[in-house]
Amino acid sequence: MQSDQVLTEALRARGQRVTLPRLAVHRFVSRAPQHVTADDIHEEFPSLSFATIYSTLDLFEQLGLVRRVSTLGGSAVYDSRVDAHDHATCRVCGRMFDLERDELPAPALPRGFKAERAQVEVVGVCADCRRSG
Amino acid sequence: MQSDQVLTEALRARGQRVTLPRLAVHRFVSRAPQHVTADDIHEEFPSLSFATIYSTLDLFEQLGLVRRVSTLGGSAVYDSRVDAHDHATCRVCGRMFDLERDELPAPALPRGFKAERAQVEVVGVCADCRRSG
DNA sequence: GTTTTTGCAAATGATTTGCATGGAT
DNA sequence: ATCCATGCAAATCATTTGCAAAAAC
Repeated sequence: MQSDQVLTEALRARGQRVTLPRLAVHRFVSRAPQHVTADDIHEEFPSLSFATIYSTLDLFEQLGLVRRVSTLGGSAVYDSRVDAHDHATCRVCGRMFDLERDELPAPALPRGFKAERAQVEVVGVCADCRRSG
Repeated sequence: MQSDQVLTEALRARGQRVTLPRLAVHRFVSRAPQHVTADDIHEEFPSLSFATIYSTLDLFEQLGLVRRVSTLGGSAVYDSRVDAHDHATCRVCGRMFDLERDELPAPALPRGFKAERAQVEVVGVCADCRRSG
């Protein structure tokens, strides 16, 4: 599997070990559902402890393999898309949609403030929930 | 005090009671430090229980008197500015700066998605922390 | 064989809830 | 007098930590 290669090299480059939990979590986040919580991972691999899941996600974030995205106070959500893009979250069903970013959102920052990351967060109701609600 | 009036009327209009905790919390959030946590309130009024503080802030949010702003996973922050504006948070000292919004950030939303609120969140390092760090 | 990772269980921090009492109308 | 709001304590949820055992190198 190709994603295994990516992970293996990233870990080796930092002298860290390639373990089964790390491979499993990486495959899971690299694949399908783009916005993944610690709980999603635990449902997929019940034998993994939350301690391991969290430390693995934390490590992946440092390696630049996933990005933790804000969720207005719920549980943390990890995104395997690490490029600049934003999110719209449905208030009703909780689904999170990717928003492509045409131009960087660059409001005037305080003098001397060095921006490291920025994200636009939109909350509303998705098409499905408007229909059925 | 003028802010008492605002609160009193908002509560009466919904048949809810004007109480000392509500007046105290409202004065506190209406005044000085613009970004307030439940803990800030508890330090100011140690006799108020957290249960009351949280339910009061929740009520105020429904009344449109405060807005809960995202904090990328920390504790909740309440803002007495309820108009459209954004925030830049310093990763080092945690201070939160208001950003004025010139134009609405309006990335293309999924078809049928009805946006209710949007906010731009910028994380970085403020001028002071760059100097002393 | 040495060092890193893992799992477990307990700890933590933030917030919520149930319920009896106190307070506002 | 009635019903809502408060305080207390316990519960919950998400996440972190300490430490001994297991796995990777």
